[in-house]
Amino acid sequence: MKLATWNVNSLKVRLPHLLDWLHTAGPDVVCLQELKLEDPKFPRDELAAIGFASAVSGQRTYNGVAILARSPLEEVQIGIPGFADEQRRVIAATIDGTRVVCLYAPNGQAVGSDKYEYKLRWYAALREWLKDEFTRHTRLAVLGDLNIAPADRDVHDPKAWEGQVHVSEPERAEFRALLDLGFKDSFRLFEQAEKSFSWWDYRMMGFRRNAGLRIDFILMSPALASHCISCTIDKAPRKLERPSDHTPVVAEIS
DNA sequence: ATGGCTACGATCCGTAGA
Repeated sequence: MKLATWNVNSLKVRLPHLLDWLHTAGPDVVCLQELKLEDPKFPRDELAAIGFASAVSGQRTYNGVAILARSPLEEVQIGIPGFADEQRRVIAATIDGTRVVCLYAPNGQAVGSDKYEYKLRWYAALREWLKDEFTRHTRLAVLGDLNIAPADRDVHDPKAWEGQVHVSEPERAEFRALLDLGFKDSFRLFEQAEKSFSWWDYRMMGFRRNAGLRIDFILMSPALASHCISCTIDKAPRKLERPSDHTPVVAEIS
């Protein structure tokens, strides 16, 4: 089973890329973020025609998440239970006995800003919910744009980024708290090239200079991680015309 | 030098992303 996550930064703009990528990469489950469209505009029929069922929590202009799967999506959950939020950032479903959580974490804008405080509140609520999910599901995967670069090796220029949003200590503590629940960062289960990133700034030729961050993740419970045979970042879609600023991350479970 | 792209929804600029 191949699990993937991709922040598409507008599904309307990126749909051709997504359809091509589904064919070439052959994932079984895909978590999408930043759809930037409402549910009625989600291309449900077009995806169904190529074999993917979908669960969607869309929003106009901002946010919006979805899960695509070749098998039925059961027990669909939208949002973090008990955490009232207008912003559509969370959707979960059970697929072939695996609980899949799709996340688009808040950006945080700047350390100390209102949006930063919201990011930390969101993470506190997420942590409590996932602690609960961990007890309910043996096979649990958390995929998405977490908007945290957990270690300096996940940052192209750690000096320049020091203390900034995405790498600040309170954010990194929230990432560690997820690992402390028992999740594995599946990308780090394997040897990886140095300076492996999943996002590059559109500006200043960020991709050409490999000036990026690793902020998109596939976290796995021990039962899944022990059967994980690969986790890779697929840079191919970032090289196309009008790419998303994020690339897909793909993990395979035997 | 704090900009620099891109997408969106409002117009022909402001907001947001990371």
